[in-house]
Amino acid sequence: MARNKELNQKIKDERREQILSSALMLFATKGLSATRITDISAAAGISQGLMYHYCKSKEEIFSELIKYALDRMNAACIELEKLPLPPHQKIKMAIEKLLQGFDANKNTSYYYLLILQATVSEAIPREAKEIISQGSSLPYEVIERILIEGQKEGTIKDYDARDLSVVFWTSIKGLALNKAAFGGSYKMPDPRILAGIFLNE
Amino acid sequence: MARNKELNQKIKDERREQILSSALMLFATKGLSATRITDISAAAGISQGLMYHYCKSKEEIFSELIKYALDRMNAACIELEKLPLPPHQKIKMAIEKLLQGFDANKNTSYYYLLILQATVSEAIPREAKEIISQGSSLPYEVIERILIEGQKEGTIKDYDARDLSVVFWTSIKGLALNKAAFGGSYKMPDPRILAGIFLNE
DNA sequence: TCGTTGGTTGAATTTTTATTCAATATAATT
DNA sequence: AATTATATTGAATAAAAATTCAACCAACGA
Repeated sequence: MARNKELNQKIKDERREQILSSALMLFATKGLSATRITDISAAAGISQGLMYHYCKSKEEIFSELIKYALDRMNAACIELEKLPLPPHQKIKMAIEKLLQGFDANKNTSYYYLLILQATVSEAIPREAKEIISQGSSLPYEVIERILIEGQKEGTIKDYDARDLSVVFWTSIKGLALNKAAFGGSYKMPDPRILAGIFLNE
Repeated sequence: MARNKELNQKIKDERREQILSSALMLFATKGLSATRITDISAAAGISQGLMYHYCKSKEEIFSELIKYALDRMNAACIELEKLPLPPHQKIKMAIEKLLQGFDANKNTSYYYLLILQATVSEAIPREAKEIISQGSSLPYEVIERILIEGQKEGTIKDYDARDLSVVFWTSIKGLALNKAAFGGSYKMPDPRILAGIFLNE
């Protein structure tokens, strides 16, 4: 026998974590295509050869990051919908939490950039495209449902709910972009500005 | 002598136009790095060798497109500011014109995508970065000034004008992204939704 | 201490992409 | 028709990036 299984597993998990974390930052700031395999290995502090011990290609890493980002986003949306709050409070809280998230953690806006790339670009692996085309509609649907409920109660403005949901997410994504582009020097706007798009009074 | 100068110039202009137009579409949908020189030549219907007769590199084309996009955007903003209209009407009109523009012409959203790439990505040529860092603040400033004027008149909501201007442009850019991603199947939301972010009543 | 397992490296190779260039096509001028 | 300047091509070459692999190292058990 050699090393015990646990240590090996620990090493593997650590390396994979380093690789994914470095790749996230690089994919978000340079794009998938411009990120070289050696960029990732250098950022992760390992040799290029070792990259192939841990993953098939950068495309595989990209797909894994996309899947993770969508899963977290969808889970958060499901949680939001379940909360025992009136619809207009859910919207207010969602906006506040999202903006706080961007300020608190760079990775949050990086994940949004990844999803944006995967949505817009035709130069991403088929697998990532499929993950996106299956898993990216839930957030729109959840917000739309909450808005419709609020409209019934009269607390949400009476525009087409689908339009409102699109404006909700496009505004959020736009802010994520700003955060990723200008980083520390950019502070999020007052969340009440966004809330005012949806709320009556 | 051979061919007359005019015809040669006309051929040159035509080719350059074909190249720029193909490159715009490809850069927007695939990104600068994932777009090969042969992708551009194929889309433009010429051989790869001829590309080098008309441009030094794809980076040069990218920079030229960025410069053109910024110039047009800045010119439109200056025109807007000059219009003999009250501030809140200028905001309303700007939103309507921008959304109509996205629906009317694919290239419009492509140009926004290019500017987005140049702003966010670190994998673009230094020249393009410089063009962007110099020329991309005017739209924010113009909208901010119009909003401040409107606030004095009481027609614009009383949030921080800088924040409002950022929300204005992030929302617009988000919608451009949607248009580029979903193309024909996506219709712009009611412009009054966006106008309501800024206007009192 | 030695042997074994599996992590790790970096140079060698293959593949992809960019770039050059000698040869050819075109059309106006003489 | 011959001349000439320039547009155009595609194969040859160069450069960059991805991928493989033989050799090496580190930790553990015997």
